[in-house]
Order: sequence, then C-alpha cells, then structure tokens
Amino acid sequence: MTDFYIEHPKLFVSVDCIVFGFEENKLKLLIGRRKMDPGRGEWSLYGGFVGQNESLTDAAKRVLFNLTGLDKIYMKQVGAFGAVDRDPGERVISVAYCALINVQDYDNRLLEKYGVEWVDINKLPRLYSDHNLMVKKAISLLRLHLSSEPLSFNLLPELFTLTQLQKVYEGILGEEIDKRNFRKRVKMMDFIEKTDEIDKVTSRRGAALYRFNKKAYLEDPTFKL
Amino acid sequence: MTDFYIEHPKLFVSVDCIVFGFEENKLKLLIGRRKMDPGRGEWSLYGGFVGQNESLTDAAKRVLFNLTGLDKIYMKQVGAFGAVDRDPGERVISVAYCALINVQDYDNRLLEKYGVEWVDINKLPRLYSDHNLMVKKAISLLRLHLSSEPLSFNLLPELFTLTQLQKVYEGILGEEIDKRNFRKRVKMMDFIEKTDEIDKVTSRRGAALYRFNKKAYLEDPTFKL
DNA sequence: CCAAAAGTGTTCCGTCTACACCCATGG
DNA sequence: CCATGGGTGTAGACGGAACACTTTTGG
Repeated sequence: MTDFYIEHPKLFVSVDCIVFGFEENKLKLLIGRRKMDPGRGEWSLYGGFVGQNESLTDAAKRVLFNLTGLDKIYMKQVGAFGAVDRDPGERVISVAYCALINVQDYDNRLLEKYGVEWVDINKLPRLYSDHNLMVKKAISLLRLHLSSEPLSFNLLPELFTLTQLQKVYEGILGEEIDKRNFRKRVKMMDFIEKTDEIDKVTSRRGAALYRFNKKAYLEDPTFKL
Repeated sequence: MTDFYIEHPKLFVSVDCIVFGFEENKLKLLIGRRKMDPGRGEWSLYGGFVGQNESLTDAAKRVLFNLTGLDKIYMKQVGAFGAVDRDPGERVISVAYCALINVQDYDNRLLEKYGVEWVDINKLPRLYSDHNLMVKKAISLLRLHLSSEPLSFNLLPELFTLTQLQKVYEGILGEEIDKRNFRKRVKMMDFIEKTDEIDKVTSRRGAALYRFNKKAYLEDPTFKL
C-alpha cells in the first residue's frame, strides 16, 4: 500500500468497553483493577488497542469476547475520547463502546481470571483516566434510546418476569415507575409474549414469565415503552 | 515520555466536518471536490489529520476555522468511523464532527478558495469514502436533539423571523409543521424574545424579528420545541 | 387591487398520570 | 395465618393535532 499520508502523525487508538449487567434488581458495571502501568491498581474499564488490520467494532468485539467469553453481544458506540493528556502514559485516542449483557450467560469464573467485579452503577468508584466520563455518556445514551429501542431485553434472560423488566427500566432511568402504567404499556407491545412458564424463585405466588419475540418485533419494528 | 505501549500499532486519525448551514430556507451542507489522492475530484466532506499534541476537539476546531474563518462554532461529535478499508489510501480512523454555522457570518470568498459549495441536504451527491454515512448519522443526531436543545439558533443570524425559525425546524425534521402550533410553542419559551426590529426583506407586510436570549436560557435551561 | 407572507384561537382527541386493593403461596 | 411479591382498572388532567381567516403593504 502506498503511503499517501506519510507526513501525518500516527496515534495509538484503543477501545474501552462499558459492560452493563443486571443483577439483584440493579444495574451494574463490570470493572476491575488495572493490571499494568500507568495507573496500576486503579479501578478501570476493560479495554484494548486497535490493531492495524482490525476495524473499531471488531476490536471492541474482540475485547468483549476476551473479557466475557460471549459473542453476539449488543454493543453501541458511545464516542471517541481524545484529550491530549487523557491517558497518563502516552497519547491515546480511545473509542468507548457500551455493551449490554445477560449476567446469566456470564461465566463467573472469569471474574477472578480478570480481576473484575459487578459494581452497582450508583456506587461507582473513581475510575482511571476519563472512564467516569465515558460511563456517564453511556448512561445518557441508554436513557435516550431506552424508550424507543428494545434495549432492555439484552440485560435479561430469555424468559423474564414483568417485575424484572420494570426493574431494568428503573435501573437505567434512575427513577421508580408505576407498576400498573408500566404493565399497561407492555401489553400494547405484541412482541412481548407471555409464556406458560411460571417463575417461583422470586415470589411465593409465582410470576408469569415473558419472552421478547425478536422475529415478531422485526416484522413491525415499532417500539415505545 | 516513556513508551508504555510501544508494542501496539499506531494509526492515522483524522477528523471530518459536517458543516450545516441554512440558506434560501433550506438546510445545506458545505462540501467540495477532493483536491488530493486518493479520490481526487470526488465530492467530500472537509477534514484533516489529528496532530500528536492536539485533542480531537481542537483538531476539529482547527479544521473548521481553516474552512470557514470562524471560531466559536457550535460543534458536536457524531462518532468514530473505523472500518479497515474505509479510506482507499491508507488505514485511517476518522472522527466525524457536526457543525452548525450561520451563513451570514461566512465569507463567501472562501467558497472559491476551498472549492466548496453549499448543497441542499436533500440533493447530496455520492460522497467520498463513508462520508454519506457520517452525514446520515449527523442528521439523525440533529433530529434527536432538536426538540430538547437550542440548536436551531446556531443556524440563524442574531435576529430572525419566526418563519425562518420554523423553516430550520422543517429542514432538519424533513417535514412540514403547523404554523400556529409552532408559534404557540415558541411563545412559551421566554428566552425567545421579540425585538422592536422589523424585517422587510422577505415580506411586504414585514415580520417581527426575534432573538435568542442565551443568558436567560442558561438561567433556566429548559428547552422544548 | 392583488399577490404574498404575517399573524392569530379554539376544539377535540388521545395519552399520560395518579391512585389502592385483592390474590396466591410458602414457611 | 401472615409476610411477600403478583396482578389488575378507572377517572381526571394535560398536551398535541387539526384547522381558516384577517392583516399589511409593495408593486
């Protein structure tokens, strides 16, 4: 390949992943202690550098797969962060990606392997570099799109109760929702289907389990919840 | 500075600017013919490479200043574009920025100097590389934020008529708006102030000129239009 | 005197919000 | 039998959408 742009500088480019999960009826983030300099020991998002022949999304997928053992994760770009001194070590441009995973699919042995933990988003510590900023932006993005896109199901198992679904909404929005109004709205979405299964774990009475029918949704992708 | 990350590759990073203007009651984009290889002669956004000691936003500001002679332009990041072969010349990560300018402030002599033109966003040609994608995303972003942020005033002169304001909305949303409903909503925003000035250019009768009072807005930054 | 744009209110309908009680079950 | 979470409907308020005519003035 010819060097068309040889006179311009090249920079390190990394991706940082903001991994959301839903556990104990709370919205959580997968973060860990940095294992390298600079910033060794500080709380941090998990990231990695972008390869010469790797697209940004591929890099994000690779990093997410390493961290979680999962592929086909729902993922969305949050934005590029490029302050000159954002990384104390070297000049690095970082592109943040937000990921939503179902913690049931996550292998907990990886927590130890990577030294990461699920931390309540309302109890986040100070993070390395500009990672708090990234998280803040990711949450605004989630909030912005929550009511017009079927995001929430990515955080839940295949079968879920309406209370769980509601808690996901409350976790992301950071406010409580009226149960009756919420269920009324759910009923209008035909692709949120009641199954015959009953969940007896979280309540004595048992709660009906629902499923998000992706195929039905794609036939008429109108979402408002 | 120590080379902490020496083992990782470095990439070219550029910024591309999507410059919106409002002219002849239409939303337009400032684009031109590429003056360099690869892609010489193709329609393209205006961009530039990010320097080693320059933040992403500074790079975008610099490129915008070069192109328009204006600083303090309203600017928002659209996102990072990182497909491996997005640029036919070399591997380049590009961060797109959307800018809103008032064409009255723009020196038309620069059109020739840079070989750029104001093109109706509904009549855009095929653009270089993934620039059409960038534009599309920028427009979605504008639409998304239009009703909750005072974006539109950046496209208008200090003093503007309500019809002009409405045309900006229609241009961005791509649909017509009811005049009476629109004006009713404008009246509720106290920081859109009627002045004593009258515009006699666009109508025989003359239209009242309004002003966006930024200070008043900042005291109570609630926007809904 | 007419063309062209400015300006102005009301009614209706649908959507959102507030709100409280009974049910089923396991321990 | 009681504590715990699951499940259900209605009325009133509010906001958005539809809609047509009068005014002013330059040419």
